[in-house]
Order: sequence, then C-alpha cells, then structure tokens
Amino acid sequence: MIRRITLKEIANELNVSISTVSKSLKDSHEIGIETRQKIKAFAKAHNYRPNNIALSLKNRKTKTIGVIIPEIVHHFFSIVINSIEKFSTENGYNVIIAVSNESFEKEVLNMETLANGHIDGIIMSIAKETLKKQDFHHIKETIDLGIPVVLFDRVINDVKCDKVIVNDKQAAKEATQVLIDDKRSNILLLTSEDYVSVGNLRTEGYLEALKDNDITPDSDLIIKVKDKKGSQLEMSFLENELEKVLKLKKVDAILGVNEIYAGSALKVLKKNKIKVPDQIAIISFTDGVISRYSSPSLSTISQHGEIMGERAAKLLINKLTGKTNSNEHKTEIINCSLIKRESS
Amino acid sequence: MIRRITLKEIANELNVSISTVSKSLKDSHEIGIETRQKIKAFAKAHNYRPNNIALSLKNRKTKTIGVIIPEIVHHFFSIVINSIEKFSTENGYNVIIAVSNESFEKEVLNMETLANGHIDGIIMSIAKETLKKQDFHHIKETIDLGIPVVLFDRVINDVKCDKVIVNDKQAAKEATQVLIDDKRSNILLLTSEDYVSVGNLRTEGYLEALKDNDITPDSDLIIKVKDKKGSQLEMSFLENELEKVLKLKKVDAILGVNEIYAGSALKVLKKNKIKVPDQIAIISFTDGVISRYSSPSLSTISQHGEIMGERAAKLLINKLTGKTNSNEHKTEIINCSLIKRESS
DNA sequence: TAAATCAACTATAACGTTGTAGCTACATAA
DNA sequence: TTATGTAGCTACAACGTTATAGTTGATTTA
Repeated sequence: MIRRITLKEIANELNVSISTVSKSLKDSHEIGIETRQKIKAFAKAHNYRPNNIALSLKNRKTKTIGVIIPEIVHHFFSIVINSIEKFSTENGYNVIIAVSNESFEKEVLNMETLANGHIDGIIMSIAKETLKKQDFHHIKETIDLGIPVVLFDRVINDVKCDKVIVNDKQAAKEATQVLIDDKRSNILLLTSEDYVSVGNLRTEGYLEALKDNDITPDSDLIIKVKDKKGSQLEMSFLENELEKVLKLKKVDAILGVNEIYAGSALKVLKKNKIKVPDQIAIISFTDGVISRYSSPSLSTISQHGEIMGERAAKLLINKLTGKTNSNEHKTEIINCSLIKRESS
Repeated sequence: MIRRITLKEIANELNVSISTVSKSLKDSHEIGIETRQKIKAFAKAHNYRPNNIALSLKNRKTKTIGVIIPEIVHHFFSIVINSIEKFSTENGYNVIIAVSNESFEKEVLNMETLANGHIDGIIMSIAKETLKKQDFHHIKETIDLGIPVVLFDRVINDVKCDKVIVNDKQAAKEATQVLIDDKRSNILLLTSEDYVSVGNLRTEGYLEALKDNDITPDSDLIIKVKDKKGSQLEMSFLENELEKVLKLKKVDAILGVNEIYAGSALKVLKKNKIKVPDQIAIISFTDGVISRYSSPSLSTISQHGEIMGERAAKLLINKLTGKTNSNEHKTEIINCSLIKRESS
C-alpha cells in the first residue's frame, strides 16, 4: 500500500518548511523561483495530489452533491440522475446517491446521513410514503442547518427551497384534449393514489379537459392504482381492475400517468384482443424504453428528465457557489411534450 | 445558516476541555458520571453530530464507496447500483456514482477524481472504449495506491483484483442448446463487437453449442452490432443488417446478447410480418423491462444484477474492513438463469 | 551609519476530531 | 510521615491543508 505523498513529506525531503511547499505548488511569488521549481518538479515526480478531505475540512465544503431518489431502477429517475451527474461533474462536483425506496423511514435516514456527511447540498424527489404521511420535518431541518435543498418532480408546497417541476396538469389536459379531438370521449385514466402530487395534478388536468368539452367524468373510468410493495403486485391489481372496467364500460382511450401503467394496460388489451389504437388509443406519461419497444409503440408525454436534472443541479450549484441568494427560492417549470407514436 | 455545534463550542459553553467533551460523549469512565451526563444532555439538546469529514481525516477512511459504470440509464447497471447501494448502506457505507459513458477518457478522469477524493474503494464495470484500447493503467495505478478495486461484469484478466462475473459462455451455450432442442438450427446471433468481453464470451458459447450439435456456423448469421455514439444509430444499423440477412437466409431463431438488440429485432420481425416464436424464436441476455413489456414477451437470460451488486459490494467491504487479505483476489462467478416467456 | 525596504523563507493557528500522556488533589497504605 | 494509588480532569499531537503573521539577512535609502 503506497500511500500518497503529503506536503509534510515533501518538506522534510527537501529541507524546507511545509508553508514553502504549499506556496510553491500554488506558484506564489513569495517563494524564490528556483525553490519553487525544485519543489514542483519533486511533487510531480512523486505524483503529489492534495488530500481532498483535508481541504474539505479546511474550506468547509466537500464539492459533493447528495441525491435522494425513490427508486433507481426507473427510467425517469435514472435519466435525471444521469443528467445531474453530468452537469455536476462538469462543474467540479461529485454526486452521492441515496435511494429511499419510497420509504419514509429510509428517506429520513438517508437525509440524516447525508446531512452529517460529505455533501454540500441535496437534490431530491420525495418518497410516496413521505407524501402520504405529509411529514417533512427532515427536509426542513436540513434546510435550517444551512444545507441547500432542491426538490424535483415530486415536490411539496410548504417547504421553502428551490424546485423543478413539470407542467403536469397542463400536459395531462392537453393529452386528454388530443384524445378528445380524435373523437374519443370515453377516456379511462390510470393514475396513482391521491397523495402522489404528480398523479394528482395529472388527474386534475384530465378532469379539466373533460369539463372543457362538456364530458361528464365517470368515476368508474378512473383507476387509482394502489401502492403495494413490489411492482408485480401493483400491476396485477391494475390488470384486474382494468379488465373489470372493460367488461362493464365502453372505453375508447386510456391515459396513463406513467409508462408502466400504460404498458400493463396494453398487455390487458392484447389479451382481450382489443385493437390499439383502432378501438382504444393510449397516451401515457414517461417517455421510457417500454413505450419505444412495445407494439404498438406508445405515444408518451416526455417530462424531459435530462432538462430536469440539469436545472436542478444548476439551481443547487448556483446556491453553493453563492451565485444566487440563499433565501430566495425559485420554482422552475419545464414544459412536457407529447411524442406521438403508434398507440394514438 | 445555523451551523452544527462542535466539541470546542460545547467545551467553551460548559467550561471544560475539549477532551472531556469528546470522552464524555463516548461514555468514557475517565470522566466523572455527573460531568458526563451534563455534557451528554447539552450535546443532545444542541443536536450535536460529529463532523464526519474531521473523522475521515483522522481515521483515514471515508466510509464511502465509489462506483464507476458505463451507463446509468440501463436496466442491468441500474439494478447493480441499486443493489450496491442497498448492501453498502446496510453496512455503513455511502455510494458515490460516476458514469464513464463508455468513454475511456471519462473513465480515467472519474478514476482520478475518485482516487483523490472521498472514497475508500471502487467498484467498476469497464467502458467499451477502454476495452477496445486495452489500456488499463488507471485501474492498475489506483490499485497500486492501495485503493481496493472490484470489477464486475465487464472485467479483464491482467488486472489483479476481486471480480464478479457471470458464466456468460455457458449461459449462451445453454440458451443456444434450448433453441436447437426446439428443432431450430438456423440461429442468428446478435452480438457486440469483439472487444467487448461479455459479447465475446457469449459468442463463444453460441459457437460451442453449434459445434456440439454438428451445425456449421454461418458467418452471415452473426451480426456484430457496430458501436456508434447514440443508441439510435446503433439500432438502425442493427435493423438494416437484420433485414438484409432475413431476405437472404433462412433463420428460425435469434439469440441476442442484450435485450435492446432483441427488442429491436422483434420490431424488425413484426414489420416483416414474421411470427414469433412460430417462425423465429428469440432468446436474449438481460432480463429487463423491455423483455417483460414487449409482445410477445421475450425469453431472457437473467444475469442476476442484484446478486452481482451485492457480491461486489461484499467483496469490497470485506477488503476495506480487513476481513480479507488485501493481496488475495477472488473471482466470483454467478450462474445465469433462463427465464422462459412467449418468444421461445 | 542608522533606518527602511525587500526577498525569501518559516511559524503558527485553524478546520474538528481522538488517543496518549500528563497533571492535580485527595485518599489510602506502609 | 512519606510514598503510592487513583479519580477526574487537561494538554498536546496528529490527520493534511492554507492563510496570516512573523523572522531572517541582505540591500537600498536618507
């Protein structure tokens, strides 16, 4: 185990003081040119690298960003992370990942660990369980500690910090309108339970579009997919419910709040030999890999995860570098866009 | 900005020395019980948390693991990360993520940053470009520095460290045999370019199975998908090549080295109204979301990413905690398993 | 010639910890 | 009575840096 050489060791080796070494490596004019050059050469030869932990301690910054997300095996979140990682690296920050697994307890734990640890700020999207519980003390406490937090996608109103969201309501409304314009008026909505902020907003958009077109919403056509541990269970719930509704009601379009829901719906339709999009059109949120490789491929609403990640990282880094004031808070809204494929 | 209270501040506040505070909080018997209790109460009231950076500096360990992967928006890698994160967190380690984007240069940069930074060890899967270049100096240097490295999935022989791999060759052989047993002998292979270790091994397995069954391999039936920047380009290359072959040759089965290839192939087959699995059966590596949601769903070879991640993390943490000797190196092999779905 | 200036360095404190060694006052033993 | 022990604390060094404030010895200035 060949440890890295330190300033002290260089100083001893060359019979100068630590200060001289430090200053030489910074090319300070306080040190004579010859000494400086000798020291730099020596440092280079021994592959000197400053110890970042010592620097972190001294400067009280770690150049590391913590990211807490509900899931990582998830197209949207992985895109956002990828983008946060990219932007952060470009700006000299590392990214540390924590996964809440949609659990409140784990989210609180993650937050604690990060807040005590090696990070300068946090980017997060809130776990479902936390949204259900409406307990945000951990987020508030972190902010009170002076650690900047940026929320994305799943955000909440009563925490004062920067946020990046998508115009969920408007996007859902527009997608619904597209379906209506296509002469479909029995639109089934596959959404999540009420406490999930984005699901809720999308439901609102859907309802508003119906209202604008004088279509009376039918509560039987709104399936709220129950959260279960393990997506397999969740999906069989969805599939059962959907099959029931299809037997009872006329349905000529489906709007899904994410592509897993839409993908599962597509399976059910296929099983029941219902033609897509002839008999039933589908549009869903989340422009992921399922949508592209299913057949027919799914029309989706892209939430532009890359942009989201980049904006979130930019907001945070601006706070960290003092480019923006620490008690001014911005909420950036990203416009979704509809990507038309075969299912509509 | 309410900064965290330090030992020094507590000491000043209570008119004792820093040592006394430190020892009290560790419940040392050197300190009188009353003092101890007073200090502990005060610390609790002020929500004292030790500064982990100071501890890292002192103990020369950060309790953080660095992970370098080629891509994050990728089912297999995201599963592995998820599993690394889980196991590491359970064992008191944080996980810092770096993405090489399949680029040699970025991988070297990532490695440098991590090796100078806040990590105790590295888990990585090698970028395609690095495999092509066969330049592994950065990995060797990191190991020489005394930083333990664990390689997974895409590994190389001439670096001495722990490794976790999958029995790629055997799995490909077995999958090919399954197709042959199903009376299919014109099996097309969709693989990556030669320098990708896993693609290569899978090709070998395919060839061996053919040989065992006295089938002469036909080089026209082996499509090596060219690496292009941007998966879109790569896929259109694959689709074009495949369509060409289908016109010229009889094909009754396809073996894909990953699910994107298989998913793209499925699209081509559909477009050409070829029935799956009646006319052509498909089996592919990577048990991801495409396979499950495509129709027909794809039979896949699962590489058990969770197990891989956990094993890699375990190997690394064992090294870090001194449970295993730092110059003994293990290679763990995980057995793939075939998941039969509709495409075969 | 004494004072001021300057180049080229060094010493020190600080960031927040912890472990070892040291100190003080009191109680016990020979 | 003097030495020994011990409870209960404090001082100090170290982890690796950097910034600020010295300290030299030589050279210039009045």
